Amino acid sequence: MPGNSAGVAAVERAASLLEAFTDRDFTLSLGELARRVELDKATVLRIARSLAKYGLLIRNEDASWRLGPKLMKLGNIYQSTFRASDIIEPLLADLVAQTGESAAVYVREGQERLCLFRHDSHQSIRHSARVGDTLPLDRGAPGRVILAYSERSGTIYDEIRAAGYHATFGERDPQVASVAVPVFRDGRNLFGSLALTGPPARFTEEAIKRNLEILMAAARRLSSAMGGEPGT
Amino acid sequence: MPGNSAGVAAVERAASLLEAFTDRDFTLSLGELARRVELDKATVLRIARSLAKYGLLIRNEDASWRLGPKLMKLGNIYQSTFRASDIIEPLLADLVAQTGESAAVYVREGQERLCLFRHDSHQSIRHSARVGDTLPLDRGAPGRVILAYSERSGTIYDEIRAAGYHATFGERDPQVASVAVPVFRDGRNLFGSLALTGPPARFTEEAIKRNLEILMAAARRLSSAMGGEPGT
DNA sequence: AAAAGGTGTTGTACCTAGTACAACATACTT
DNA sequence: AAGTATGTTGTACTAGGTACAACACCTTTT
Repeated sequence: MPGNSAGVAAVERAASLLEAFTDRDFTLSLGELARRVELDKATVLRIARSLAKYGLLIRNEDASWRLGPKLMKLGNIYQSTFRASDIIEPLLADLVAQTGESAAVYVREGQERLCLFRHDSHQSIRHSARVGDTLPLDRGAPGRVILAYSERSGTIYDEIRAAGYHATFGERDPQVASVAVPVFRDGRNLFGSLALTGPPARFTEEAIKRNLEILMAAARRLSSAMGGEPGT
Repeated sequence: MPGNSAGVAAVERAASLLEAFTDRDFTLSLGELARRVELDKATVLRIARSLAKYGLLIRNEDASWRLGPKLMKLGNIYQSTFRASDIIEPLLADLVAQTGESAAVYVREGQERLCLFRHDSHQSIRHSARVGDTLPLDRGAPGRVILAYSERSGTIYDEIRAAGYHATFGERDPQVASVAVPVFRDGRNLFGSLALTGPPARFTEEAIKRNLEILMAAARRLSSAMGGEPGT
């Protein structure tokens, strides 16, 4: 299993065990788990026991497995890597209060974008993405904004940079429209994108115009708080 | 390393690697990492590479390591185990809006309590606990309430059950006061505790009395939403 | 009621594959 | 230029992880 440079196969097997769980299948039996990762039941059992010992997995009464609380703790520490939660969380709350739409911060993580923070509006029935979710870079306004400011190719991206924002209507998810603007840190380095999302019906040209000013003001505040040049 | 029943040592080593990271030391060099887990540098390197392959660890430009985004995703799935975020999050927001204090939900996880959800008030400068943090069961109102409804021993706990709530003033953390009430699911089974926290100065007898009604109303709503008997 | 399928679990033997050690390549200090 | 950090690769040894088969315990089937 160790791919290019040497790794530890057992560890990778354990990781794939964790990956077997999803929002829908958050509790799996040993057999099902073994089937999904294509390993022997006995092997899975022993790995799972070790994971459980460290709180990464938990066993419920009926002997089936689910992810453990330690993952929440670790995920949280990951978030604190960005040392920005103290600034971002109240800022998102403000944005929601002012615009009535849900607000989120996305950062690039490899060839995807990660929803790092999120604050839902009261009206939001259907979340587009939850904190921790990864979505494509080339679909949806928050992703396209990130691409526009990290790679130079493509006329669409030139236009986004010229405008300083981007809006999409159901591009990634037909039920979601979004407006996004870039956030910078340490000068002119892209940190990620700040976005408002909601049902396309509410995203009229007029509404976007009104909310865009609020969004951009928030982005400027956030950028300068992180040592970035706000950008025009 | 495999403790009582057979496990996989390499997996446990990998888990301890993840545990080496904290809020403060969220980025560690290979050497530092090896020192902390008391393993050879080469061993740590290989394990870390495998973890990185699955997004559980990430390497930054200067070759040091930090926790990976996959942990956020997994932590999120763990949360969804409780299938209650859709109800709880807006409920906490409401509580904060009505009381002006921070609100949180704790559940029991072994011999500790886990902060499962949290919503900070605008006034809160200092968070007492963040989502994913584990705190002692026998310190602080949310913990004591959980104990009162899951174990019967101790006169303090009898009193808490009689009152239906509990308040503490800097018991766990000198700078934090809290009021907590139980939440039930599926009849009369304890789900966890719902709490308001803030600086002791603001938690006057009068303020508690006022906020307690709001808190209990929220707990009743939450309990019945989860199929629990609200309790008087 | 016995048989057939479904769980999870343990023991064992083979041999992979993970580990520790030492050697090496860089990069800063002094 | 010697000294002390860092991360990295190669190698030899054997610890330890794996697959298989056997087992115990359930339900459901016939």
